[in-house]
Amino acid sequence: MQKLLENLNLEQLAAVTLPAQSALILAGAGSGKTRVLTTRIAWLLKTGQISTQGVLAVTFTNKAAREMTARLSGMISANTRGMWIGTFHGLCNRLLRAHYHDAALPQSFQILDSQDQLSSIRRLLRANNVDDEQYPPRALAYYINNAKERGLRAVNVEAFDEHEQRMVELYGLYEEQCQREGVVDFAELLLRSYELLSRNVLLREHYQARFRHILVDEFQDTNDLQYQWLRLMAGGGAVVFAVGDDDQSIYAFRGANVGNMTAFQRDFQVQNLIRLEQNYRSHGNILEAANALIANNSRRLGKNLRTEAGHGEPVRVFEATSDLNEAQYLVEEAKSLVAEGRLRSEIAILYRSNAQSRVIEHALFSAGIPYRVYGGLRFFERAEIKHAMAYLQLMDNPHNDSAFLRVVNFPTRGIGARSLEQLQNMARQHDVSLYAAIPYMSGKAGTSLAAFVRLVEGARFETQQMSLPEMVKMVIERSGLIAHYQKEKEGADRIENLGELVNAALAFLHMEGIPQDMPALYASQVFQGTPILPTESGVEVLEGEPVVEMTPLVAFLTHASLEAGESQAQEGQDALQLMTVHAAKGLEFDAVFITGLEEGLFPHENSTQEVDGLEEERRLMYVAITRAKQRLYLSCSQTRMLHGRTKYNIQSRFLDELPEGILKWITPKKQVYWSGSTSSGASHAFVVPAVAPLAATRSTGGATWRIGEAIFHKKFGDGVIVSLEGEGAQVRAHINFGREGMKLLDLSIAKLERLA
DNA sequence: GTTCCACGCGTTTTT
DNA sequence: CGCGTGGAAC
Repeated sequence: MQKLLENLNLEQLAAVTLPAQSALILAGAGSGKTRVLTTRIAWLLKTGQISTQGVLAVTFTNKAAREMTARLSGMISANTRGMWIGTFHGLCNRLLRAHYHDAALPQSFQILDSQDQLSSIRRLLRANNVDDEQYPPRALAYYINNAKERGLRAVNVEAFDEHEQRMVELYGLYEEQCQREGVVDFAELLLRSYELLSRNVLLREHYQARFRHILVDEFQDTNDLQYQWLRLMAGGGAVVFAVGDDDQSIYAFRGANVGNMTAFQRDFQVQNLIRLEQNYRSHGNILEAANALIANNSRRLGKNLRTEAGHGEPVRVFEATSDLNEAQYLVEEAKSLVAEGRLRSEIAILYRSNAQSRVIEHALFSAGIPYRVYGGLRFFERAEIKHAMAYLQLMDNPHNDSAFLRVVNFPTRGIGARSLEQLQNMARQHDVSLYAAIPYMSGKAGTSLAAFVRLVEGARFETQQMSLPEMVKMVIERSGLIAHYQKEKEGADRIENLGELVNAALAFLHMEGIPQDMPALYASQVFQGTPILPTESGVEVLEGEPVVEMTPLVAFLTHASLEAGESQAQEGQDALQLMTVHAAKGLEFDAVFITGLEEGLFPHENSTQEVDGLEEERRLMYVAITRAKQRLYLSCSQTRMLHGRTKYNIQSRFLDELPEGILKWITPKKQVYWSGSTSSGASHAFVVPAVAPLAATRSTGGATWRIGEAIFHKKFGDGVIVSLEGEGAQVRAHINFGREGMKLLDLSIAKLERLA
């Protein structure tokens, strides 16, 4: 016990050893959040306050769940497998698998990822002759997910106009389609298990009695449905230990509701609020920057990070003349950091949006510096992998219409759109799956479809005794996928990925502790993440919880949907880390570059229109800053190519919000030409590029304008002329309108007033 | 059924 | 500017 608790600071110790009452832990960046969470569980177990069966720990990412499990096994001797540790979606999946019957789902229901959901919706719209201009699939998906996250079924949604009424109808049809096909989307996992527990008293009471301690990571990211799910699960008087940081809430745009933190304090009568403010990650100047920045946000729960690490180096600020120039600076700086002996993997280049990475990648590539870009397509999201997985889905259940449609003509086998249209009519007519409707088909379409049936049945027969990796190998060959990509010019990577899928299957068995030679179609008592047969004394099943029988194949399919896998990138090599700020959350690096610190980009222009959008952007910047351990670089650029146009941006307000004393300007700090305040009261400064053009003048319509001159425009307000171009009637000026941004105005049209 | 070009669109995205 | 989608032509 002594060993378990040693080296915890007082705040952490207090959190770990809190009495059995619900608590909220405000854990600042780098304050040892995961450590507190895992030590808390270990402490509860070691003090005998709970058995492994009584623990429910929820995270948002698989990675976090894995890390928690791994750390916990290092702390306790008991098997972590008895505990329910996982993501919201993973745990809900587990509930639904165990109680599929009560949840009105087929035993081997399949999970749609966002891509699958979208194609499912597209198919629905086509089948119902809906104009997808008027009802874009993406918008409908958003609408449906949003409704589900508010706990609303189609029958419960209130439509405010005709258009929405139609959306609701389509939502209803989508529900029917999913139910018919035995598939659930991500939001459905949550909602369905919520409904399962709220309707089924016995089940609810069973789980409420079982889980006496519920621990939640990244609580600020919970959405409304997840919060209600927690309330339901904890309804029997469980102790909820919620860890989160309102300052790091950056997923409001996806439905995360920081308000859940205050709601939690109210609903659970939280007496214990502990702040973890001791930071073990960053040097003082970096923390000071973070603290000063976030202080500009209102409605915070309040928190100030401190460190014992000393001030460290100043925060370096660089103003580039162009995005290219910015990228070159990054390259040079990164080079010298590596020359100093730093690992490339300890250097991160962060940006607000993915579009910014291209210039940087190009510069790094030219300089021959290894780098790795995070984000983009992940392994199980790749088209060739999706195709292979669809064939595997058909091995489990050929009546899966979406899997069927995905590969019935891929590789092409002469089954075109009109054949499928006929088939769909036939299926509707006989109320059966597409696969089952094939025997009703005649003519040429019937022949080629029958050939497909023979392919599927043949593969199913042959793979009957095969292990999962053998089955995967067999399917990617027999389906013709390999041959197809061999014919393609750029198919080599895809073939390589398909080969990688065989390895992924092998690795999966290993991870789950499933014997490598167990037939893929053998219904074993394994459960994803947690076999229910871990002890020597035999199968360990709590009363009221059925043994989940699942084939290795279905377990693998589930795994692929719930965990998209790492992004494909060259492994093994020490490489610079490139990612969006969102993707960097939870990570840390010796040196961090935050790029593109310009108004319109970071904060992003779209965010300023959303309620509290600016505050979310600021939290995003806060997250970015607090990733850095020793060295932090901030950069912005005067010009930037965006969508094929050159944009003239002004420096981000976030730069202004940092204390001057901790900054070191690599380029001269901008000269402030004029400052004042807008009608809204926000004070700001007008600035011109550090490399100020000469006091050039241009005349038009009898007036002469000078660079640097302060002017007033009826629509944009006060501004400063930054550059002038053209002659006579063609004179145009770049004018910095402060918060309104940089505008290019034609001076023969725009009416400017001269300010004294 | 396949291929090619024109057009449009371009924040972030744990599951 | 560069990509992915979708329509029209081979």
